[in-house]
Amino acid sequence: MTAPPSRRQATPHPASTSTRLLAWYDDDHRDLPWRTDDPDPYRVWVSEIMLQQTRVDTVLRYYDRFLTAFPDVHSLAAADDDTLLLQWEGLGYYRRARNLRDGAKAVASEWLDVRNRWPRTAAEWRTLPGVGAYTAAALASICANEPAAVVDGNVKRVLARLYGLASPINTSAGHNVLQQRADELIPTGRPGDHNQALMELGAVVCTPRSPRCGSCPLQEACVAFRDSRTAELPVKRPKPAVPHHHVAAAVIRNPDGALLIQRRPDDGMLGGLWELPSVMLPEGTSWTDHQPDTGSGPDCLRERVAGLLGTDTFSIGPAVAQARHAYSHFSVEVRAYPVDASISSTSALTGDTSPGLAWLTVNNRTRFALHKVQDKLVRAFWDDQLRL
DNA sequence: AAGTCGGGGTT
DNA sequence: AACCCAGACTT
Repeated sequence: MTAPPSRRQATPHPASTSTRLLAWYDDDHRDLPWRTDDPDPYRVWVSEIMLQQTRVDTVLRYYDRFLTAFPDVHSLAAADDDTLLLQWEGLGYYRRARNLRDGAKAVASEWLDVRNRWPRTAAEWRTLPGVGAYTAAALASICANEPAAVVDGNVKRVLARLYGLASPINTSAGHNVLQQRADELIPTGRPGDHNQALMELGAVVCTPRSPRCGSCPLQEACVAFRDSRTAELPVKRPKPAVPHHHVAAAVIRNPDGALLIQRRPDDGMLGGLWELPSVMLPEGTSWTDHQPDTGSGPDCLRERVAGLLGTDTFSIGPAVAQARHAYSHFSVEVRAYPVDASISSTSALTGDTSPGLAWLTVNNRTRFALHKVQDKLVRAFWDDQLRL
């Protein structure tokens, strides 16, 4: 059991709070590949972009491999979309990867070549694509000791509890209050370590549920702990329920058994990633609404395949594989329908004549970045085939 | 201010 | 199944 909450203190004092925080950080901080005595802007920048809405443990599975593929800003600037997305496959928010590459081009041409230095201030970092208020403050504080306070999900939770703030943290008003508190707290001495300490405290101690208040260096100053309100804070405005969608995918095979895949448009969701030719069923409809008595699959999928093959002489069989996936703003169920097409119609679909189309095999799978639900679907199809 | 943009770990 | 993560960008 922890000691009963103190009735006396609980008004956070900026200087002592940061001092306690840094002392805790010096003892307990995790050893991470981008944390070095002399931070390298490129390495820290890559880490911060990967860490956006992504846990440290997840980033660790990608970080070293990415730096091996793109060891410096020039090699990243020269990366093409496919090479880049292959390194990012599975990490999500794929726009981040292209923003990072485009930012690398800007750094090489507008900073290193012209000014002979990296961006330093938060305002300078902020001009790069994909670098918002949080990331700019993180980079400036870590790489150049600028006292710029970061406000991310961890910091919001820690400060909302520390100060007992009731304004919803996922609103602009709530965010502004938290940014103000964070600005008060940031020290001039070690702003980068202070920022990282606050975030690490949120990730390791001041967790969303069951916070480890007994191990918290800020326990004495924490309003939420004093008032036993850690479970009620932070306050969040509830998000609307997410809709469920249905997607039909075509299994089109060439004489070798390879699967026809298509690259998604660069703009929009999952831009630049590969998938079986797929169509989303109209809003509010499900499989049974699109299964004519023949069992020939959704009609909208027929149209897509007809456009792809340039013919109407094919048949679609009952679904042979299925996969589900949950996104932040909707969930989806995908079914794969086999297309029985003639050799002449599929053989016209070579990668050379049709950019954006390719043939996927078990052997060349690692050459294409598939998004997750399609990865699940293709695996399910291949696994099922293997059993026959 | 609200919507779009991924995927996975935790509870 | 719900929640949330070292957020940014568009509308």
